[in-house]
Amino acid sequence: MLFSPSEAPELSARHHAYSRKQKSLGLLCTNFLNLYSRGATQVIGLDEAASKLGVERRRIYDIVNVLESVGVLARKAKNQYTWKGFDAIPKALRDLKEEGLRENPSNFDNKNNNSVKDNEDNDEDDSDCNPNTGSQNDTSIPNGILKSTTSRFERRKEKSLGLLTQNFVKLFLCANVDVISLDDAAKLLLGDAQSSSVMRTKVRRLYDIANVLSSMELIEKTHTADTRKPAFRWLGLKGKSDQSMGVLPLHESRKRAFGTDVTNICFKRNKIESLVDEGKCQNPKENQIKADQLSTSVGTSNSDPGTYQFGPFAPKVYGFEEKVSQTPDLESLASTYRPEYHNQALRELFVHYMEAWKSWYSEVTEKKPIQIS
DNA sequence: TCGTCCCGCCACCCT
DNA sequence: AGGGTGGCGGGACGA
Repeated sequence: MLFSPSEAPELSARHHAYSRKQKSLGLLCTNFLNLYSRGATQVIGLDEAASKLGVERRRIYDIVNVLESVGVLARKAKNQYTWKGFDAIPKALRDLKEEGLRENPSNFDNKNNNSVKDNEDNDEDDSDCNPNTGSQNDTSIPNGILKSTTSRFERRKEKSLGLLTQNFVKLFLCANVDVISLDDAAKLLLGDAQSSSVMRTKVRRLYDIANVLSSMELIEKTHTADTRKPAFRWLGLKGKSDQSMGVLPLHESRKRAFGTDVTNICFKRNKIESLVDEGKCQNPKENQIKADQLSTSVGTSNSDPGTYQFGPFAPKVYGFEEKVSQTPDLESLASTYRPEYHNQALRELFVHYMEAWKSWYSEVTEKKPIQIS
């Protein structure tokens, strides 16, 4: 039985411990990547992922659509995705760039090009011509930002989160810009909105995409220098000689707090009573510090321009010496900032990270593994 | 106040 | 017909 919030009084009462930060798409993506970047799982079931992460299936769709767009995942079958890993991102980005340049080489030179028109300006005509019955995986459908299509299916696909993600990435890859304002991105990707409400909806999708890409550190949210308007900065490969494109899913965009629980169950808005141990999901600031420090000391890149290492403990040779020398005492840091998880799954996850970290550290420093009690 | 974005309804599409 | 998928926008949260 379904209730609208207004119809379900028991649902409208704010759960006093609820924090939307704990439920953010970026954090969820971080947890998702942490869960599956361990290498053991090749096939990811959506139900399983939703269950493990303690979220609704719908949220998993948001994430996998974006991740699929940058090559991390590939759809295998209904309800199933194949984990391609972070190594697949560079190739996906190259393909996107080639595709973008091939499709509209000139339009990327001018962000305000008027030829960038909104295909949905005439959306309401509800024309029913040529219903497309092709597969949802039909990648042959042009991804062009500027392509004009008419069928209902194509217009639907045109607005899909996955395609929007690809086009968003193309903006950076093909237009040689580091920072693009939220407004410009929305207009370029989705066309000039006819009304503020339409634009608002469009911007929401950009936030969704940006949160996932931010959690992979492909982009970061920032502001334009002049107007201080919200903007996105491309971090990906650019200016890093491909080497520091590593991602630390362990920590999120600076704004977000490090997830304290691999699941988000305890903060289910409106619907879940206060759990026995509320403390286990609290104190995000403290955890933010921990995660930042951890990530700073771990580093994120790889010296081999041809390969990319992602994930929380990706080997980083680039600038490694400096990093190590700047890090006073990794052993004490690790012990000092060792999170105390109450969640068994998260505890195991953390143990895994510690093992990976010890292994990596000993490898790159040619030391014996660190003894972390 | 306004930027941000969670949440879930429900239309669409596939099997 | 039923279930999977995901567009969409209301409205809550946080700065």
